[in-house]
Amino acid sequence: MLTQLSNQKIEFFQLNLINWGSNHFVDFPWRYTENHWHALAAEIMLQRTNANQVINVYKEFCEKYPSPEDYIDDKAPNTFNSLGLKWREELLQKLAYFLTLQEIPKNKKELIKLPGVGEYIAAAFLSLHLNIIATIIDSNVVRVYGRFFGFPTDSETRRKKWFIEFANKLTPLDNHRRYNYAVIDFTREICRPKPQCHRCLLNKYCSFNFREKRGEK
DNA sequence: CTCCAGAACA
DNA sequence: TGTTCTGGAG
Repeated sequence: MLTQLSNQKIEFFQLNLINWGSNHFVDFPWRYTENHWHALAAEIMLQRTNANQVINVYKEFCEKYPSPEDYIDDKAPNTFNSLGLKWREELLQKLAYFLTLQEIPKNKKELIKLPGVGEYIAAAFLSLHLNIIATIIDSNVVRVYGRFFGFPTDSETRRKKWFIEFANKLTPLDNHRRYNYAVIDFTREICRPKPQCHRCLLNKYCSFNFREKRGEK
C-alpha cells in the first residue's frame, strides 16, 4: 500500500510542512537550551502535558537546578505539582542520578537505557538538540500521516515496523530538525485530534480532507 | 505483546 | 461514571 504512494505526494507533504513550520515556529525556551540535562527534563515535563503549561515550570526548574546534582540535592522537589502525573518526579530523580554517573550518550541505543527515556525522547533529543538525524514518532505523527496519506491507524500503529519505516522515509536527511519541529507545531496547531482542515495549507492533497468532503467516515 | 499511570474526555 | 489516551517499561 505505502510503497505505491507517489513521491510527489510525499514531497508535497515534506515541502509544505517545512514551509509552514518555518512560519509558525514557536520559541519555547527548551528549544534553545544548550543544557542537555534541561532538554531531557523538558521532554519529560511535556509528556501528555500542554506545552504552554510547561513554560514557567521549566524556567523555574532551570533556575533551581542548573545540573542534575542540584536536582538530586533537593530532597522534596515539586516540579510536577502544577503539571500533574507526579510519578514523573521520581522518574526525573532517577534520570538525574544516572546523569551524575555518566555523560549523556549521543546515540539512540544508549539513550534509551536512561530511565524515563524511550524511543520518543531519544529521537527528539537527537534530532532537536544534537542535530543528529532521528525519526520522531508519537501519537501526533501517527495521526497526521494516517490522515494525509490515507491509512487507518490505531494505538499500536506507532510500534509497527511498516509505520516506522514509512516515518523514516518521510523524515528528510538534511532538514530533519526543521521538519520535526514543523510536525510538532503543525499537529498542535492544525492537524489536531479535532482537525482544523479549513486552516490547513496541505488539505489540497490530504486523503482525510477528501473523505470529509465526500461525507465519508 | 501487555500493562501502567492518571489526566482528559465523553 | 466509564473510557480513552500515550510514552515507557516489563
